[in-house]
Amino acid sequence: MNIGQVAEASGVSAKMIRHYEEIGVIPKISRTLSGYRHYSETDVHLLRFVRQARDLGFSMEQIKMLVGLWRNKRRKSSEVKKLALEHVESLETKIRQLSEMSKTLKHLAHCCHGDERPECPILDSMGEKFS
Amino acid sequence: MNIGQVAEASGVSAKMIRHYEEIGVIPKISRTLSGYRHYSETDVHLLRFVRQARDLGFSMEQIKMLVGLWRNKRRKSSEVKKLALEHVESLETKIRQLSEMSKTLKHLAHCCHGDERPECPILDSMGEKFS
DNA sequence: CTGGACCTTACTATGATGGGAAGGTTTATA
DNA sequence: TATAAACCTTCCCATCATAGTAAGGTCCAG
Repeated sequence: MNIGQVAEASGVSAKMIRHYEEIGVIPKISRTLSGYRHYSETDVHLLRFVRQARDLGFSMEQIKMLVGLWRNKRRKSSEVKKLALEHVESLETKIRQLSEMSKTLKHLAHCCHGDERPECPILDSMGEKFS
Repeated sequence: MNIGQVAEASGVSAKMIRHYEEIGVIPKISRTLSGYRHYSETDVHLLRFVRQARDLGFSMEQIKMLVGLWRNKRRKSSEVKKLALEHVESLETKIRQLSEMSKTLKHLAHCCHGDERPECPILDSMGEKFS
């Protein structure tokens, strides 16, 4: 399979497949005489794995490690679980931060008349606060 | 005041103050004969406003508009409220996405023994799924 | 054999921020 | 007063994951 077909089959763009190869998330693939990358079903499988990990919000660095664990048949599941739970932690931290922002903004917007007049507690709050 | 003092007073790094000036979020500031930027209390106030907006997760493009509204005494509060509510929408969208990731991962991690053995439903799930 | 679809590399950009280098200015101290 | 420290200036590079473009080579069907 050529890169276009693999891209189609795996849901990862050709652009990103080349990039993942370059940064070492996936191994360097074999080439035809003319330099075209040449893929097997196994490679499609790997790329789907990478896409799933990406869809779960893992960073490329983490995905690199996950790929290593995935391909290592002597891995310890505890290592995978550790990575996953660390990521859950950072997701929840991010969620808390965004929720805090949203809550504050909703409160401010609720206090704002939102009409023709210039008076606006949203701007007032952002202008007055300091720390 | 020099840029370092304003940075200290406003909580915005000197690096970012220059950057904000360059991209037009804040106006070009006056210079001394030798080229040093020279700031007043008003500028500190403006930079604090920008920082507050940043802390609420607004993009620079949005902050540029907010600064315009903040300085325009004939603004309509409805415009500010509109910006704020749009941003709340995008925050909540992001929160939903992250929550979905977190939920999925927590479920997978819960199913994983996390011990010395290689069997791991987390990796299995990421490897098997396709779409 | 030619045109179109595909591939290659290399460069550019995004958005917000930080790091560093090379060089000029100001200020405090010896 | 000379000098060193602390500060300022501009310019370039890096991040992270992704996409766009350009210039050029390859493959296949008509």
